[in-house]
Amino acid sequence: MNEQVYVIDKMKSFNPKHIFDCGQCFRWNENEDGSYTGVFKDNVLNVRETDEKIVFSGICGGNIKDICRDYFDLDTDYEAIKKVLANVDDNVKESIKYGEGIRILKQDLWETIISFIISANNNIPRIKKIIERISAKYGKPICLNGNTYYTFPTVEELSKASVQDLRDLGLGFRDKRVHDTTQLILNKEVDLDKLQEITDSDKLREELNKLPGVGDKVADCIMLFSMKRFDVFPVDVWVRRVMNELYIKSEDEKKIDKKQIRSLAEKKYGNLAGIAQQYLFYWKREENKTA
DNA sequence: ACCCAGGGTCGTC
DNA sequence: GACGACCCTGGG
Repeated sequence: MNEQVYVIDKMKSFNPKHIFDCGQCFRWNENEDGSYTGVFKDNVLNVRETDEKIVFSGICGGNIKDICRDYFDLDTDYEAIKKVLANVDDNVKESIKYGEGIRILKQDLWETIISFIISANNNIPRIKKIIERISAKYGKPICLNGNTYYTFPTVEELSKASVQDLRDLGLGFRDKRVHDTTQLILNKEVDLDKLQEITDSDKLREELNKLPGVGDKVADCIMLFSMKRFDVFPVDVWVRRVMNELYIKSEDEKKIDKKQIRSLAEKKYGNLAGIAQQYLFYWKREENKTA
């Protein structure tokens, strides 16, 4: 395989930092020159901005243009989406100003399932390290610019890992969940191809809940980040925090019912709740970093 | 040294 | 439905 290049014009709704740093993905890292490199499926890609262009380059398992348009969801009009959401209220408007270049990626379903099982009661730096170790041990190597990258393992590849193997990679109590989920998918007790056909989000969430380690929050992340279900609204500690600050104003944020937050989001943001969630999450988290 | 929190889920009461 | 426990790591 040789290196391919794809170039598009710069646009407001494409900012690499916003896209890769808003918590939806774990395998993109910034380079010294400010560009980002990441691995997804059998692709290793570099994304860099010039004065007027966005340049994608790397090793791809197929045509780089098709792969980028699909993965970065380049045919969805984010300016139109932002216009609708900004009209909801000033809070959302402010959060959009902060992360105007966010796009929701269309990531691999299998990788997203395992990644977000690992995310449970965990922090992002550690999640990223664990996923890298899994890939280095069970994935396949790909070289780009003198560096070796590893694909995220397929179901078959990861099914070779025992619970103890996973524990040794630092997964902690999530080892058994990842192992058992892998087996369920391998045996097609949960058929990933058929999941895509379920149009109703609540039904789809129920089906995902059959996988060990996949509760409501993880299921919502899977649907949003790999299946373009923009109507779901994953509620984690940060989103709970920001929704309480902006709207609910409860003394004890932990006591708020998750269903209350979700129905509030549905009422305010409708079928774009998931995208609103990303603006709010990014806003709150970045603010927290600099504080 | 100790405590707390991190993109939650699961088993038990 | 509510409560704790849970493996591990980094930061106060």
